[in-house]
Amino acid sequence: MTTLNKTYNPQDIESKWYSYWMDHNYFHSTPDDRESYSIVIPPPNVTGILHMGHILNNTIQDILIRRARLKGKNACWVPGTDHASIATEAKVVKWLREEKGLKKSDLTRDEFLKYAWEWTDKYGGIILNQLKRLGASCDWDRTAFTMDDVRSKGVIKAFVDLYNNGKIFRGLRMINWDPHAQTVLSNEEVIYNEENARLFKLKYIQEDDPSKALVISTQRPETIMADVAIAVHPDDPRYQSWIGSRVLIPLINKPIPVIADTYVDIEFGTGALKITPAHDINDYQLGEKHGLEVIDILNGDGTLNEKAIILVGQDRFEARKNIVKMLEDAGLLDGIIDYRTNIGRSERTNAVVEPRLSLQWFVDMDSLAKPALDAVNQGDIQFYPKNLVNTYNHWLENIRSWCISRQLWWGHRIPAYYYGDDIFVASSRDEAEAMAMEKYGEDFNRDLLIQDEDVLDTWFSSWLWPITVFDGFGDPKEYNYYVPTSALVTGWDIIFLWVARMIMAGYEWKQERPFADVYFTGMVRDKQRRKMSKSLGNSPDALGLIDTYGADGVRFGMMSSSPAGGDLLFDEKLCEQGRNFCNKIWNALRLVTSWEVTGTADAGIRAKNKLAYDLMRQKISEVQQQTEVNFESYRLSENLILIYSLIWDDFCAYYLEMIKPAYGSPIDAGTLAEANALFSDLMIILHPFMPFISEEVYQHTKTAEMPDCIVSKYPEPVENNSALKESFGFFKDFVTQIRDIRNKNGLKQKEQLPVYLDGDISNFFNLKGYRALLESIAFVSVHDNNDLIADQSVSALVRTVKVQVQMPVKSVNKDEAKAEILEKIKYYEGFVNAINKKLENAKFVENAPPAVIEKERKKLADSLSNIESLKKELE
RNA sequence: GGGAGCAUAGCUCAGUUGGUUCAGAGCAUCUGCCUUACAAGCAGAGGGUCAGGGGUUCGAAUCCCUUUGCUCCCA
Repeated sequence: MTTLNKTYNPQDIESKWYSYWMDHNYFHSTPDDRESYSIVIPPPNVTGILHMGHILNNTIQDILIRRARLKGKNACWVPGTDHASIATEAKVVKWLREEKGLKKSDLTRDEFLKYAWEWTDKYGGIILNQLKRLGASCDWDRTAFTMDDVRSKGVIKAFVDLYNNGKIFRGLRMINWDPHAQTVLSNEEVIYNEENARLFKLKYIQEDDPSKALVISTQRPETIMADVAIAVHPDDPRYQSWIGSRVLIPLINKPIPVIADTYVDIEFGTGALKITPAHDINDYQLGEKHGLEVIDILNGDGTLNEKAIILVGQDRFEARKNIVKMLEDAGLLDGIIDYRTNIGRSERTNAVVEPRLSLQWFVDMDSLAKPALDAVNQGDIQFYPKNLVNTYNHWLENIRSWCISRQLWWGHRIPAYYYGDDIFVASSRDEAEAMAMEKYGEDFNRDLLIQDEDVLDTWFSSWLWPITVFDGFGDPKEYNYYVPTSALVTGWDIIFLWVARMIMAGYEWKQERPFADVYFTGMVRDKQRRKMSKSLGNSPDALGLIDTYGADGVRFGMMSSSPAGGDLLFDEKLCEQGRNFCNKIWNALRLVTSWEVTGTADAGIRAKNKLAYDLMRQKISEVQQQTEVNFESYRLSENLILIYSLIWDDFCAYYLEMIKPAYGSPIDAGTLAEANALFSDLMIILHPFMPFISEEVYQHTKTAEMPDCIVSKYPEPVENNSALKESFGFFKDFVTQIRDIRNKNGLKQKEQLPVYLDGDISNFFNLKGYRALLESIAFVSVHDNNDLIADQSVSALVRTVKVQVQMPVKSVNKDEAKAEILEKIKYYEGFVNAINKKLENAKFVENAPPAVIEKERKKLADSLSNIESLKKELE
């Protein structure tokens, strides 16, 4: 017997078991002859700190991994981080400025990288340590980083391979430019959202006749200096006479032609469109079609350059403000209209993205898409929830080239070396030199061979993650054992950025799927369905939550309401519920450990407790079967609720109450052993969801020879005994009815009451075994003969058996009881009517399966018998 | 503009091939309990024309059509 705190305190217990597991190397995996179960973590940014999305995502992965371990598989969860080019470079620049007083522009590339690594070494591991607080059972020996040696080699190899296969090219394209980060972005890194904007109506004076002006609408008046034409619809009657003439760009008075193109929407704005090829993708295409010039008036940082003639040096938004004023003063502004439009912003810096013509590296995705499409549509890779397959297909069927170069220093430098107009792509400078040497022989001048200054998109390393974390380009043994990985758990928001591309990479280099299942989590939102974000300040402090509710409590809160793909409306109350659940389990442990044990056992009590044990075993097996089915389709929250109810309702509310000895009495050793065995098994079943408390409690209830909870095996299911299960359900109905009668009559829960069961009980259970259970849990004495005082008893119907309870005094409200009975009779009569109608319907009898008809007949018979006994009661 | 999806209790969601006693859970609500494991608790109860309309069927929350409202993705 031990003394335990009255309430559960997670802090000490959680850190104790995490260290214990680590000390025993339980998270570590090496290939052996067991079946593998592997997961690669979606690598969080090195700049990241734990937020709600990470908690959700990593709790799910931990559940899957711990469950696999309990199923005897060789479970391996590979952790790691991602170098996040843009975000990290920005962080490092800020850090250099604030902590070291250095500007990026004052440093050489090598100097900058030295600092960047210093920063990464210092702060990059924070998030991984935070995951430990959550209980994440990652194989930390395998911790990978997208820029470490093995991963970097993989990235360079991938680039070289694709280049040699003609799947990578360098080209001048209209791209998305992030003026804050001063780099190109891929299409997937631009987030479009509706925002308030203004449409400015500007007057373009006709060159030949200054009395005439053509009015155009634009959202970007600061770009007029880059205009090369005005376009109108050829069928627009308003502008027929204008086509072919020239108008003057306001303020700079540069003449440009008015052209006709069906692209122009007559309805939109004034029906006249300014063409600015350098700063709009549609204008660019139109310009190309009409052979127009491209005038780029913006610098990389979003300021206007000297080609703008006016407002040079001003930021684009500042310039917009100023030019509007200038136009107004010149009398060339014809009005401003407020409207809503989609604005693209950088995923990383939130800067408004600038379309820009630029020379960049691209991956030609067409040939990569095909196998990836097939894999998912043929079911080699399963998505949960399934409906994301549609989104996936749509993207892959309309795939565009992937822009992979970034104008940054932090990342994998593109392995392309330029020598005049020649490009040599090689995995090292030496190799590139050798290639150039071969081509140019003696004339080759080393100093003129220059490596591309840019780095690769971070996703260009992430898409190789399942391959490179197992050193798939180097060590076939590890790779072949763990890949395809078992499941990928990630948010649906990166289905294109990451998931689809990993599938492509898997087939491109390994001709196989990188993972079997993909579980897409929803987004964590607040109660008002708003996405959690720093700017809204609606995201709770993740570590603070763990401090308050314990990791188990937070895990419960996250998981108890989190269907695959569906958004999770986070509410701290859910964590509170989790904490309360821990407390409940803890107190059950206190109860079980508080009993004094005796070697001798009363035969009656022993029989009763054995029955309780058998019932509990049945229930556990049943829930295990259900959870098994649910796990197949990743219904994790359903499973958690099932287990919650199994422990709280079946084990605590029923089993423990049934075996609980009278106060102060000891418990027999056999019963206690059974209780401990059940408790231990329940903790194993709970373990994947709430690892800490389950390990702690299990350590108190297990026998000496049992292994630690984390490395146990799931309990073997007992043989299904449906008769026993059914009888237990019936038994519970009795208990509830008796309790209800107590409640309605204001009686204490533990006041002994005489009851008599009237009807054919044997249909439902053998009274012998249950009698003692009923008496102990419902605090009644079951009479064999109806010797109750008739006008002092209250009755209720459980299926077709009448349970009569004798009240201690005559204060029974007969009228109320009578009304209730009449109500019930009415209900059953209506029911009988409905069934009769059904059975009289020839088509029903002909068409319905026999089992259904049989059930209807049974319902009819039961209802008739119920009406019978209810009527008797009224007499 | 193209596509996908959703609508079930006050809230969040289950409801698997149409068929157990007129639809389930958690939370919330109400009632009664400070009962010697637990008030972070115990015992009960109430609450739904399954968005509206139409159809198929012996039988529809479930299948089809339609109206309305909402969400998301892509352009």
